[in-house]
Amino acid sequence: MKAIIDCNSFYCSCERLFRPALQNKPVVVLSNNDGCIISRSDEAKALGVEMAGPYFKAKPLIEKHGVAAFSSNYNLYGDLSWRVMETLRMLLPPHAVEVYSVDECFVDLSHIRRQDLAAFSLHLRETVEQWTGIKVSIGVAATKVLSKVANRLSKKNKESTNCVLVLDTPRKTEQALQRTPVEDVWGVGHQYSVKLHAMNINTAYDLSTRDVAWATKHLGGVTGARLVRELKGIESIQMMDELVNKKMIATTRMFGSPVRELKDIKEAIATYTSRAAEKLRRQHGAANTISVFVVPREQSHSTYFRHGPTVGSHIILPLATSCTHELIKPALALVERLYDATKVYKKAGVMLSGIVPDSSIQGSLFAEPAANKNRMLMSMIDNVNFAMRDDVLKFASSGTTRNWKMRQELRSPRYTTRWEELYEIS
DNA sequence: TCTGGGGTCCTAGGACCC
DNA sequence: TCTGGGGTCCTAGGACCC
Repeated sequence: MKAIIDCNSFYCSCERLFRPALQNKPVVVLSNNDGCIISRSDEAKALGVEMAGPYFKAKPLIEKHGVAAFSSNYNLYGDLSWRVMETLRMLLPPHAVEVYSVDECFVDLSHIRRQDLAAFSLHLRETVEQWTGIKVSIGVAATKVLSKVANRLSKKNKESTNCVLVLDTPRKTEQALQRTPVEDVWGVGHQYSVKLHAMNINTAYDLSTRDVAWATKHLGGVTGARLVRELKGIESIQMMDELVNKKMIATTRMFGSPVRELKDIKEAIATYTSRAAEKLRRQHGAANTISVFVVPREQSHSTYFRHGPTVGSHIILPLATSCTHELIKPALALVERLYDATKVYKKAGVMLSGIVPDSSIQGSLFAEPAANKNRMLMSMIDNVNFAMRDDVLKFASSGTTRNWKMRQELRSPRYTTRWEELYEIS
Protein backbone atom coordinates (compact mmCIF):
# COMPACT_ATOMS: atom_id res chain seq x y z
CA MET A 1 0.00 0.00 0.00
CA LYS A 2 0.99 3.57 -0.61
CA ALA A 3 0.27 6.83 1.11
CA ILE A 4 0.29 10.42 0.07
CA ILE A 5 1.06 12.80 2.88
CA ASP A 6 0.09 16.35 2.23
CA CYS A 7 0.48 19.46 4.40
CA ASN A 8 -2.79 21.26 5.01
CA SER A 9 -2.87 24.75 3.45
CA PHE A 10 0.89 24.56 3.63
CA TYR A 11 2.00 28.14 3.03
CA CYS A 12 -0.71 29.48 5.32
CA SER A 13 0.28 26.99 8.01
CA CYS A 14 3.90 28.18 7.77
CA GLU A 15 2.84 31.78 8.27
CA ARG A 16 0.64 30.90 11.23
CA LEU A 17 3.38 28.95 12.93
CA PHE A 18 5.08 32.18 13.98
CA ARG A 19 1.88 34.15 14.50
CA PRO A 20 -0.19 32.14 16.92
CA ALA A 21 -2.73 34.96 16.98
CA LEU A 22 -3.71 33.89 13.47
CA GLN A 23 -4.82 30.39 14.54
CA ASN A 24 -8.41 29.90 13.42
CA LYS A 25 -8.30 33.19 11.56
CA PRO A 26 -8.55 33.49 7.77
CA VAL A 27 -5.14 33.66 6.07
CA VAL A 28 -4.04 33.78 2.42
CA VAL A 29 -0.62 33.68 0.76
CA LEU A 30 0.04 35.43 -2.54
CA SER A 31 2.15 34.41 -5.51
CA ASN A 32 5.28 36.27 -6.50
CA ASN A 33 4.59 39.86 -7.39
CA ASP A 34 1.56 39.65 -5.09
CA GLY A 35 -0.36 38.57 -8.17
CA CYS A 36 -2.79 35.85 -7.19
CA ILE A 37 -3.78 33.73 -4.24
CA ILE A 38 -1.92 30.44 -3.99
CA SER A 39 -2.77 29.22 -0.51
CA ARG A 40 -5.85 29.67 1.67
CA SER A 41 -6.63 28.59 5.20
CA ASP A 42 -9.93 26.78 5.77
CA GLU A 43 -11.41 29.98 7.19
CA ALA A 44 -10.47 31.89 4.04
CA LYS A 45 -11.98 29.13 1.89
CA ALA A 46 -15.19 29.37 3.91
CA LEU A 47 -15.36 33.10 3.17
CA GLY A 48 -15.36 32.27 -0.54
CA VAL A 49 -11.83 33.42 -1.41
CA GLU A 50 -11.01 31.72 -4.72
CA MET A 51 -7.90 29.60 -5.23
CA ALA A 52 -5.55 31.04 -7.87
CA GLY A 53 -7.80 34.07 -8.17
CA PRO A 54 -6.19 37.45 -8.75
CA TYR A 55 -5.44 39.27 -5.52
CA PHE A 56 -6.81 42.60 -6.64
CA LYS A 57 -10.20 41.02 -7.32
CA ALA A 58 -10.36 39.32 -3.94
CA LYS A 59 -9.08 42.38 -2.12
CA PRO A 60 -12.50 43.85 -1.18
CA LEU A 61 -13.54 40.52 0.37
CA ILE A 62 -10.17 40.15 2.07
CA GLU A 63 -10.29 43.60 3.61
CA LYS A 64 -13.91 43.34 4.63
CA HIS A 65 -13.23 40.21 6.69
CA GLY A 66 -9.80 41.19 7.90
CA VAL A 67 -8.10 38.25 6.17
CA ALA A 68 -4.34 38.24 6.85
CA ALA A 69 -2.48 38.32 3.50
CA PHE A 70 1.20 37.46 3.02
CA SER A 71 3.58 37.62 0.07
CA SER A 72 5.29 34.29 -0.59
CA ASN A 73 8.27 33.64 1.67
CA TYR A 74 9.95 30.69 -0.01
CA ASN A 75 12.91 30.65 2.38
CA LEU A 76 10.52 29.94 5.21
CA TYR A 77 8.39 27.38 3.34
CA GLY A 78 11.42 25.56 1.96
CA ASP A 79 12.94 25.17 5.40
CA LEU A 80 9.73 23.96 7.04
CA SER A 81 9.14 21.58 4.14
CA TRP A 82 12.58 20.11 4.74
CA ARG A 83 11.74 19.61 8.44
CA VAL A 84 8.51 17.76 7.60
CA MET A 85 10.24 15.49 5.09
CA GLU A 86 13.14 14.82 7.47
CA THR A 87 10.69 13.84 10.18
CA LEU A 88 9.06 11.32 7.86
CA ARG A 89 12.41 9.95 6.72
CA MET A 90 13.26 9.29 10.36
CA LEU A 91 10.02 7.35 10.88
CA LEU A 92 10.25 5.24 7.73
CA PRO A 93 12.71 2.84 6.09
CA PRO A 94 15.30 4.21 3.66
CA HIS A 95 13.92 5.09 0.22
CA ALA A 96 10.31 4.81 1.39
CA VAL A 97 9.73 8.56 1.12
CA GLU A 98 9.42 10.18 -2.28
CA VAL A 99 9.17 13.95 -2.06
CA TYR A 100 6.67 14.95 -4.71
CA SER A 101 6.40 18.68 -4.12
CA VAL A 102 7.15 21.24 -1.46
CA ASP A 103 4.13 20.15 0.55
CA GLU A 104 3.56 16.50 -0.31
CA CYS A 105 5.28 13.18 -0.50
CA PHE A 106 4.41 9.63 -1.43
CA VAL A 107 5.30 6.98 1.10
CA ASP A 108 5.70 3.24 0.53
CA LEU A 109 3.89 1.43 3.35
CA SER A 110 4.42 -2.11 2.13
CA HIS A 111 6.25 -2.93 5.37
CA ILE A 112 3.13 -2.19 7.47
CA ARG A 113 0.53 -4.88 8.07
CA ARG A 114 -2.84 -4.08 6.54
CA GLN A 115 -4.66 -3.98 9.88
CA ASP A 116 -2.09 -1.55 11.26
CA LEU A 117 -2.20 0.99 8.42
CA ALA A 118 -4.67 3.35 10.04
CA ALA A 119 -2.89 3.44 13.39
CA PHE A 120 0.51 3.85 11.80
CA SER A 121 -0.70 6.67 9.57
CA LEU A 122 -2.15 8.42 12.58
CA HIS A 123 1.19 8.04 14.32
CA LEU A 124 2.94 9.69 11.35
CA ARG A 125 0.47 12.54 11.32
CA GLU A 126 0.77 13.21 15.04
CA THR A 127 4.54 13.02 15.09
CA VAL A 128 4.93 15.46 12.21
CA GLU A 129 2.60 17.89 13.91
CA GLN A 130 4.34 17.58 17.23
CA TRP A 131 7.85 17.96 15.83
CA THR A 132 7.24 20.65 13.21
CA GLY A 133 3.93 22.28 14.07
CA ILE A 134 2.61 21.48 10.61
CA LYS A 135 -0.66 19.58 10.18
CA VAL A 136 -0.80 16.95 7.45
CA SER A 137 -3.49 14.77 5.86
CA ILE A 138 -2.82 11.20 4.82
CA GLY A 139 -4.52 9.07 2.18
CA VAL A 140 -3.63 5.39 1.95
CA ALA A 141 -4.60 3.01 -0.86
CA ALA A 142 -3.30 0.42 -3.29
CA THR A 143 -1.96 2.90 -5.86
CA LYS A 144 -0.76 6.48 -6.04
CA VAL A 145 -3.87 7.71 -7.85
CA LEU A 146 -6.16 6.01 -5.30
CA SER A 147 -4.16 7.40 -2.39
CA LYS A 148 -4.73 10.86 -3.85
CA VAL A 149 -8.46 10.13 -3.91
CA ALA A 150 -8.29 9.05 -0.27
CA ASN A 151 -6.25 12.10 0.70
CA ARG A 152 -8.74 14.48 -0.86
CA LEU A 153 -11.64 12.90 1.05
CA SER A 154 -9.71 12.86 4.32
CA LYS A 155 -9.26 16.61 4.02
CA LYS A 156 -12.85 17.23 3.03
CA ASN A 157 -14.03 15.42 6.15
CA LYS A 158 -11.47 16.41 8.74
CA GLU A 159 -13.73 15.78 11.75
CA SER A 160 -14.82 12.26 10.86
CA THR A 161 -11.51 11.07 9.41
CA ASN A 162 -9.02 12.78 11.70
CA CYS A 163 -7.18 13.65 8.47
CA VAL A 164 -6.36 9.99 7.77
CA LEU A 165 -8.28 7.80 5.32
CA VAL A 166 -7.31 4.25 4.40
CA LEU A 167 -8.95 2.55 1.42
CA ASP A 168 -8.17 -1.06 2.21
CA THR A 169 -11.21 -2.88 0.84
CA PRO A 170 -12.81 -2.90 -2.63
CA ARG A 171 -16.02 -1.58 -1.10
CA LYS A 172 -14.40 1.42 0.58
CA THR A 173 -12.48 2.17 -2.60
CA GLU A 174 -15.60 2.04 -4.72
CA GLN A 175 -17.49 4.36 -2.39
CA ALA A 176 -14.61 6.82 -2.37
CA LEU A 177 -14.48 6.81 -6.16
CA GLN A 178 -18.20 7.46 -6.35
CA ARG A 179 -17.83 10.49 -4.11
CA THR A 180 -15.04 11.97 -6.24
CA PRO A 181 -15.90 14.17 -9.23
CA VAL A 182 -13.87 13.14 -12.25
CA GLU A 183 -12.21 16.55 -12.51
CA ASP A 184 -10.71 16.04 -9.05
CA VAL A 185 -8.80 12.92 -10.08
CA TRP A 186 -5.01 13.36 -10.15
CA GLY A 187 -4.13 13.45 -13.85
CA VAL A 188 -7.44 14.82 -15.09
CA GLY A 189 -7.04 18.47 -15.94
CA HIS A 190 -9.45 20.95 -17.42
CA GLN A 191 -9.30 19.69 -21.01
CA TYR A 192 -9.96 16.09 -20.13
CA SER A 193 -12.68 16.89 -17.61
CA VAL A 194 -14.69 18.73 -20.25
CA LYS A 195 -14.26 15.82 -22.61
CA LEU A 196 -15.19 13.25 -19.97
CA HIS A 197 -18.32 15.05 -18.83
CA ALA A 198 -19.43 15.29 -22.44
CA MET A 199 -19.18 11.50 -22.54
CA ASN A 200 -21.23 11.28 -19.36
CA ILE A 201 -18.28 10.19 -17.28
CA ASN A 202 -18.82 12.28 -14.19
CA THR A 203 -17.16 10.56 -11.25
CA ALA A 204 -13.86 8.83 -10.62
CA TYR A 205 -15.91 5.65 -10.38
CA ASP A 206 -17.33 6.11 -13.88
CA LEU A 207 -13.80 6.52 -15.19
CA SER A 208 -12.52 3.49 -13.31
CA THR A 209 -15.02 1.24 -15.10
CA ARG A 210 -13.69 2.10 -18.55
CA ASP A 211 -11.26 -0.34 -20.05
CA VAL A 212 -7.63 0.42 -20.66
CA ALA A 213 -7.88 0.42 -24.46
CA TRP A 214 -10.58 3.07 -24.23
CA ALA A 215 -8.33 5.22 -22.03
CA THR A 216 -5.42 4.82 -24.41
CA LYS A 217 -7.59 6.16 -27.19
CA HIS A 218 -9.25 9.06 -25.37
CA LEU A 219 -6.90 10.22 -22.63
CA GLY A 220 -3.59 10.78 -24.36
CA GLY A 221 -2.20 7.29 -24.90
CA VAL A 222 -0.08 5.58 -22.27
CA THR A 223 -0.65 8.33 -19.70
CA GLY A 224 -4.41 7.74 -19.77
CA ALA A 225 -3.99 3.97 -19.72
CA ARG A 226 -1.86 4.24 -16.58
CA LEU A 227 -4.40 6.50 -14.96
CA VAL A 228 -7.30 4.09 -15.49
CA ARG A 229 -5.26 1.10 -14.36
CA GLU A 230 -4.34 2.93 -11.18
CA LEU A 231 -8.02 3.73 -10.53
CA LYS A 232 -8.74 0.01 -10.89
CA GLY A 233 -6.17 -0.65 -8.19
CA ILE A 234 -3.44 -1.95 -10.49
CA GLU A 235 -0.13 -0.38 -9.59
CA SER A 236 1.12 1.46 -12.69
CA ILE A 237 2.93 4.53 -11.41
CA GLN A 238 5.94 3.36 -9.46
CA MET A 239 7.63 5.03 -6.54
CA MET A 240 10.37 7.20 -7.96
CA ASP A 241 13.92 7.21 -6.85
CA GLU A 242 14.82 10.43 -5.14
CA LEU A 243 17.70 12.64 -6.14
CA VAL A 244 16.79 12.45 -9.77
CA ASN A 245 18.43 15.42 -11.38
CA LYS A 246 16.40 17.95 -13.27
CA LYS A 247 16.40 17.73 -17.04
CA MET A 248 15.52 21.37 -17.39
CA ILE A 249 16.15 24.31 -15.09
CA ALA A 250 14.18 27.50 -15.45
CA THR A 251 14.15 30.87 -13.78
CA THR A 252 11.37 33.10 -14.99
CA ARG A 253 9.63 36.08 -13.45
CA MET A 254 7.01 38.68 -14.03
CA PHE A 255 8.47 42.15 -13.67
CA GLY A 256 7.28 44.24 -10.74
CA SER A 257 6.10 46.79 -13.25
CA PRO A 258 6.28 46.82 -17.06
CA VAL A 259 9.74 47.42 -18.49
CA ARG A 260 10.69 48.98 -21.82
CA GLU A 261 14.45 49.58 -21.60
CA LEU A 262 16.83 47.01 -23.08
CA LYS A 263 19.21 47.69 -20.19
CA ASP A 264 16.64 46.63 -17.60
CA ILE A 265 15.75 43.44 -19.43
CA LYS A 266 19.40 42.55 -19.75
CA GLU A 267 19.90 43.04 -16.02
CA ALA A 268 16.94 40.83 -15.28
CA ILE A 269 18.14 38.12 -17.64
CA ALA A 270 21.65 38.24 -16.19
CA THR A 271 20.18 37.85 -12.71
CA TYR A 272 17.92 34.95 -13.73
CA THR A 273 20.84 33.29 -15.49
CA SER A 274 22.92 33.51 -12.31
CA ARG A 275 20.11 31.92 -10.32
CA ALA A 276 19.59 29.15 -12.88
CA ALA A 277 23.33 28.44 -13.00
CA GLU A 278 23.37 28.13 -9.21
CA LYS A 279 20.61 25.53 -9.38
CA LEU A 280 22.56 23.77 -12.11
CA ARG A 281 25.73 23.61 -10.01
CA ARG A 282 23.78 22.40 -7.01
CA GLN A 283 22.94 19.23 -8.93
CA HIS A 284 26.50 19.04 -10.31
CA GLY A 285 25.26 19.56 -13.82
CA ALA A 286 26.37 21.44 -16.89
CA ALA A 287 24.05 22.64 -19.64
CA ASN A 288 24.64 22.83 -23.36
CA THR A 289 21.51 24.75 -24.30
CA ILE A 290 20.33 28.10 -23.04
CA SER A 291 16.95 29.55 -23.96
CA VAL A 292 15.68 33.04 -23.28
CA PHE A 293 12.16 34.33 -23.69
CA VAL A 294 10.44 37.67 -23.18
CA VAL A 295 6.74 38.40 -22.97
CA PRO A 296 5.49 41.77 -24.17
CA ARG A 297 2.33 43.34 -22.85
CA GLU A 298 -0.83 42.41 -24.68
CA GLN A 299 -1.69 45.06 -27.25
CA SER A 300 -5.44 44.63 -27.43
CA HIS A 301 -7.71 45.94 -24.69
CA SER A 302 -9.59 42.75 -24.00
CA THR A 303 -11.21 42.44 -20.59
CA TYR A 304 -9.68 39.04 -19.96
CA PHE A 305 -6.13 38.72 -18.82
CA ARG A 306 -3.82 37.36 -21.49
CA HIS A 307 -0.12 37.47 -22.02
CA GLY A 308 1.04 38.79 -25.34
CA PRO A 309 2.76 36.24 -27.55
CA THR A 310 5.96 34.90 -26.00
CA VAL A 311 9.10 35.52 -28.04
CA GLY A 312 11.93 33.11 -27.42
CA SER A 313 15.09 31.70 -28.88
CA HIS A 314 17.92 29.46 -27.84
CA ILE A 315 21.62 28.90 -28.36
CA ILE A 316 23.37 25.54 -28.31
CA LEU A 317 26.78 25.93 -26.73
CA PRO A 318 29.84 24.21 -28.16
CA LEU A 319 30.55 22.77 -24.73
CA ALA A 320 28.24 22.24 -21.76
CA THR A 321 29.04 24.56 -18.88
CA SER A 322 27.90 25.54 -15.41
CA CYS A 323 29.84 28.79 -15.19
CA THR A 324 27.64 31.81 -14.74
CA HIS A 325 29.65 34.13 -16.96
CA GLU A 326 29.76 31.59 -19.78
CA LEU A 327 25.98 31.41 -19.64
CA ILE A 328 25.32 35.13 -19.23
CA LYS A 329 27.13 35.98 -22.44
CA PRO A 330 24.93 33.94 -24.79
CA ALA A 331 21.86 34.85 -22.73
CA LEU A 332 22.48 38.57 -23.28
CA ALA A 333 23.11 37.97 -26.97
CA LEU A 334 19.70 36.33 -27.14
CA VAL A 335 18.07 39.30 -25.39
CA GLU A 336 19.56 41.66 -27.97
CA ARG A 337 18.12 39.49 -30.68
CA LEU A 338 14.62 39.32 -29.17
CA TYR A 339 14.23 42.89 -27.92
CA ASP A 340 11.88 45.20 -29.76
CA ALA A 341 12.11 48.85 -28.67
CA THR A 342 8.49 49.53 -29.58
CA LYS A 343 7.19 47.06 -27.01
CA VAL A 344 6.65 47.08 -23.26
CA TYR A 345 7.61 43.89 -21.46
CA LYS A 346 5.93 42.14 -18.54
CA LYS A 347 7.95 39.02 -18.07
CA ALA A 348 11.15 37.26 -19.06
CA GLY A 349 12.88 34.00 -18.36
CA VAL A 350 15.89 31.78 -18.83
CA MET A 351 15.89 28.02 -19.31
CA LEU A 352 18.85 25.66 -19.23
CA SER A 353 18.57 22.26 -20.87
CA GLY A 354 20.72 19.59 -22.41
CA ILE A 355 21.95 18.93 -18.90
CA VAL A 356 24.80 16.48 -18.39
CA PRO A 357 26.80 15.60 -15.30
CA ASP A 358 29.52 18.12 -14.65
CA SER A 359 32.11 15.36 -14.26
CA SER A 360 31.73 14.31 -17.87
CA ILE A 361 32.88 17.78 -18.91
CA GLN A 362 35.76 17.96 -16.52
CA GLY A 363 37.43 15.01 -18.16
CA SER A 364 37.04 16.35 -21.67
CA LEU A 365 40.16 16.50 -23.78
CA PHE A 366 38.82 19.59 -25.44
CA ALA A 367 38.11 21.60 -22.32
CA GLU A 368 40.54 24.42 -21.88
CA PRO A 369 42.75 24.29 -18.81
CA ALA A 370 41.02 27.46 -17.59
CA ALA A 371 37.78 25.53 -17.13
CA ASN A 372 38.83 24.15 -13.78
CA LYS A 373 39.79 27.54 -12.47
CA ASN A 374 36.35 28.83 -13.41
CA ARG A 375 34.72 26.00 -11.56
CA MET A 376 36.63 26.88 -8.42
CA LEU A 377 35.64 30.50 -8.78
CA MET A 378 32.01 29.47 -9.11
CA SER A 379 32.04 27.29 -6.04
CA MET A 380 33.65 30.11 -4.07
CA ILE A 381 30.90 32.48 -5.16
CA ASP A 382 28.26 29.90 -4.25
CA ASN A 383 29.79 29.40 -0.84
CA VAL A 384 29.99 33.09 -0.06
CA ASN A 385 26.45 33.69 -1.24
CA PHE A 386 25.21 30.74 0.79
CA ALA A 387 26.94 31.92 3.94
CA MET A 388 26.21 35.62 3.62
CA ARG A 389 22.87 35.36 1.78
CA ASP A 390 21.14 37.87 -0.44
CA ASP A 391 23.60 37.53 -3.31
CA VAL A 392 26.48 39.39 -1.78
CA LEU A 393 28.55 38.45 -4.82
CA LYS A 394 26.99 38.93 -8.19
CA PHE A 395 27.99 39.75 -11.73
CA ALA A 396 27.99 43.41 -12.71
CA SER A 397 25.60 42.70 -15.58
CA SER A 398 22.94 41.86 -13.02
CA GLY A 399 22.67 45.56 -12.30
CA THR A 400 22.10 47.57 -9.16
CA THR A 401 19.06 49.68 -9.90
CA ARG A 402 16.79 46.72 -10.60
CA ASN A 403 13.76 48.55 -11.98
CA TRP A 404 12.28 45.21 -12.90
CA LYS A 405 12.34 43.65 -9.46
CA MET A 406 9.18 41.93 -8.32
CA ARG A 407 6.92 43.29 -5.66
CA GLN A 408 6.71 41.56 -2.33
CA GLU A 409 5.09 44.04 -0.07
CA LEU A 410 3.62 41.70 2.50
CA ARG A 411 6.45 39.25 3.14
CA SER A 412 6.89 37.93 6.66
CA PRO A 413 10.36 37.61 8.23
CA ARG A 414 12.48 34.61 7.23
CA TYR A 415 12.21 33.29 10.79
CA THR A 416 14.19 30.11 10.36
CA THR A 417 16.88 30.92 7.80
CA ARG A 418 18.21 34.40 8.63
CA TRP A 419 19.94 35.29 11.85
CA GLU A 420 18.72 38.85 11.75
CA GLU A 421 15.14 37.75 11.23
CA LEU A 422 14.98 35.05 13.90
CA TYR A 423 11.78 34.80 15.85
CA GLU A 424 12.13 36.63 19.15
CA ILE A 425 10.38 35.80 22.38
CA SER A 426 9.96 38.81 24.60
C1' DT B 1 6.37 7.35 -65.48
C1' DC B 2 7.15 4.38 -61.95
C1' DT B 3 9.88 5.04 -56.22
C1' DG B 4 10.08 0.46 -49.72
C1' DG B 5 10.39 -0.37 -45.27
C1' DG B 6 12.27 0.09 -41.74
C1' DG B 7 14.94 2.78 -38.14
C1' DT B 8 16.73 7.01 -35.08
C1' DC B 9 16.97 11.57 -33.34
C1' DC B 10 15.24 15.99 -32.60
C1' DT B 11 11.81 19.64 -31.81
C1' DA B 12 7.47 21.80 -30.96
C1' DG B 13 3.54 21.62 -28.66
C1' DG B 14 -0.05 19.68 -25.69
C1' DA B 15 -1.50 17.96 -21.45
C1' DC B 16 -0.78 17.56 -16.77
C1' DC B 17 1.08 18.53 -11.75
C1' DC B 18 1.78 21.65 -7.38
C1' DT C 1 -3.76 49.69 -12.35
C1' DC C 2 -3.35 44.92 -10.73
C1' DT C 3 -3.55 37.63 -12.85
C1' DG C 4 3.08 32.95 -10.39
C1' DG C 5 6.93 30.00 -11.08
C1' DG C 6 8.44 26.17 -11.46
C1' DG C 7 8.48 21.24 -13.46
C1' DT C 8 7.19 16.41 -15.98
C1' DC C 9 5.90 13.16 -19.69
C1' DC C 10 4.11 12.08 -24.14
C1' DT C 11 3.10 12.43 -29.18
C1' DA C 12 3.38 13.85 -33.86
C1' DG C 13 6.00 15.09 -37.49
C1' DG C 14 10.23 16.29 -39.95
C1' DA C 15 14.97 15.24 -41.19
C1' DC C 16 17.97 11.92 -41.90
C1' DC C 17 20.00 7.09 -42.29
C1' DC C 18 20.57 2.45 -44.71
